[in-house]
Amino acid sequence: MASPRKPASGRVTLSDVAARAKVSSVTASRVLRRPEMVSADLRERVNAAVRDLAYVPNLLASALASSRTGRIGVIVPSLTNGVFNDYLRALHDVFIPADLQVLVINSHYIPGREEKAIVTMLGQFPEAIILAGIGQTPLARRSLKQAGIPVVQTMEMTDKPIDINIGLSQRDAAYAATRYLFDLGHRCVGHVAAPLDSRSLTRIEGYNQAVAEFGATAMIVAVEDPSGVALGGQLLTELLERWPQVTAVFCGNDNLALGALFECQRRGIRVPQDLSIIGFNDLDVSACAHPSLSTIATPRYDMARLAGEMILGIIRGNGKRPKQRKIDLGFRLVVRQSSGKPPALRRDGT
Amino acid sequence: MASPRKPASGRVTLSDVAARAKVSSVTASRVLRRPEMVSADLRERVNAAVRDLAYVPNLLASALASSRTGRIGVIVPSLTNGVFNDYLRALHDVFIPADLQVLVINSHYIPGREEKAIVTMLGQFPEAIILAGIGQTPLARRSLKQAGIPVVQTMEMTDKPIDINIGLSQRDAAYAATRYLFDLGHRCVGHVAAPLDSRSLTRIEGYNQAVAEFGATAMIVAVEDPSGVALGGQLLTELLERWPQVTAVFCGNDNLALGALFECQRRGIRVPQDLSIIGFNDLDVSACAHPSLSTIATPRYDMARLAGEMILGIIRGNGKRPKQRKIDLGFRLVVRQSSGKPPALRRDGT
DNA sequence: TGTCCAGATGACAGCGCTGTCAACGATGCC
DNA sequence: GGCATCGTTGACAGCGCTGTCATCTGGACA
Repeated sequence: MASPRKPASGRVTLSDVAARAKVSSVTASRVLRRPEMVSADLRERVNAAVRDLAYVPNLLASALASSRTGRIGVIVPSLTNGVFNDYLRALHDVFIPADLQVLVINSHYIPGREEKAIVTMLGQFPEAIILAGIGQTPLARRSLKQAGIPVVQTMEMTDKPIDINIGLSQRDAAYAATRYLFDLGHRCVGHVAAPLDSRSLTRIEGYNQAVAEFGATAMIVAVEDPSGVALGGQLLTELLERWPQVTAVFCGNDNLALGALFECQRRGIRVPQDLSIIGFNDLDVSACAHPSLSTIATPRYDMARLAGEMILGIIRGNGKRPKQRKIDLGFRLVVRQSSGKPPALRRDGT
Repeated sequence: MASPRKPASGRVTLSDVAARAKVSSVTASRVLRRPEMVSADLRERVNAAVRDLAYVPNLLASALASSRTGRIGVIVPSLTNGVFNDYLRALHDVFIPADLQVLVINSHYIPGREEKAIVTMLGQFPEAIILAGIGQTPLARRSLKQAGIPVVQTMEMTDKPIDINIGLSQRDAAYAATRYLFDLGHRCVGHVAAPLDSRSLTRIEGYNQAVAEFGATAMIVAVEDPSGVALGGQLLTELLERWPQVTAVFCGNDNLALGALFECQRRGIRVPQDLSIIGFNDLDVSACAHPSLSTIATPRYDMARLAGEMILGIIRGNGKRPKQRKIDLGFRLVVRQSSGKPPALRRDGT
């Protein structure tokens, strides 16, 4: 006969299993978590009860009692950017084999949304948090520090990391891209950027630095809107309207660059003969576009993998942080077909 | 003076907040959940304490106590497909204002991975689950039914929905795309597809149906690999090697179509004069490519929004399901520049 | 002035599970 | 045969929060 007790939630609980197996609920719990501690006899009885009742453990209760959730929190500003493709793949590659669940929240590049996302995430008690960027609000920083879990800031470098910082200098990378165009002989180098998140702004700084060094004029079109291929075309149009003398464009990301390329094709502007284009990130599509897009390759996969491995090390090592808490993974200038000398320096008339 | 009690987890709890605000923890809880029940005076004191202590609510405990997790589980086969961009955006648009958290798991188009994802998701006690596709395993179907929560299958239509089904006929849409090409006068219409998930296979059926109707030969290149722009170029190359007579290609998705377009540009094949291309989904990029890509527009945003709204209705309505449990949202043929008559039927020699 | 009521607040008891430690019997040793 | 020891098992007490009910306050009303 079933126990007269009415289960509050209607769901099968561990004590239902224990009752059916005629053991204590502690023993039932142990069969599920550390079966080697229980005798074969009881183990089999409990397992049978689990099967009979189709018991599903309540992870909420388990996490609350053990204060171990087995979750890694990841907050990214976009899921569809392409950049975060490799990034999330790397995190899965590291954490899934380690039996940790990856929880992703998308902050949509909306200022303030990240703070909310961080609070929500912390409420889930993840065992570590991985963030894109370094522009967290003071309150978010404090909450993160207070949580006492490993926190990794990625994608950018900062002098005051919350905990651990693995990234690259967006400023240096943008400087390198812009300088490369000047070195080719261009004197009127434009820049298009969107959205205006912290990384984008830092890239603008890098662009400005190169422009200043070459005594040139900054020609920037930047909007808050989320980036996209269509936007790339619009921004290029605007750039050419304001500064028709432009012979090269540094696009804040590869999607914008692709959109700019399409716009050129539409207008009969030859790339790179009439206009050089360089993107940023080196997405899949950049290599196979026609002409293929020059760009800055960023180590997204390695960055995320390293972040994951460091977190694993900390969790396994009882919370001890590594000495090296700030790692710059650098970037790589990838020269393809979309960039070349400015028209004035071409001899072959192409 | 801090209380002598050592918090077990080291984390700020609701009772810490309550102590600081000199109220009971119940009142503190109410300030956060139903502030209108608390006087303005106490409310302000509690809010101040929350700020001062950077309190982060423990959602685990909250969910355990209230048996409401406030979570909606979403399982998608890809985050980077572009298709799921609008899809997830719609879900966020619906659920975030309703104060429900959207939990996304990516099954990576890997067979069997979805089942695992479903089980993991159910262990989190979501209040509803939204799935992409209808190809769930028998075990997954059983677990989903047992959970007793709203389950919405999207993207495809099925005769035996687990619970609710909102989608479109992939078969009809693929048939329409292929038939459109035949109607233009093409007789050798190829098809490239990847990866070979359930939707892709259904689209192949639709393609085959149109091919059979026109008494033509099926010319298909399909691979298991995840879709991508680069892959589109490879598949087109393979298609043209095996069937050089092809004058039109139906690509299983817009990324493949874009890759095919680039490959044509690389080889000097004029689109659409020498080869017509039609894609599937109508991603952002398709409209601004040059030439712009003809495609099938799928109602991804509306589909997800409707799914979300129905779930909200069910949750709010005490679990009562609507009468209409199967909704076909249809599709739209979008004709742009990448498709036209076959070379043989062109008079202007273009 | 006394009574009643409504709103505001607090005390208490769990939600389902796990960490801890005590209790138990069986074994091995002297 | 008595004692220490080990491997098993169970009782208990929370984890941090919320539902429920009891309590309290200040006014409105008679």
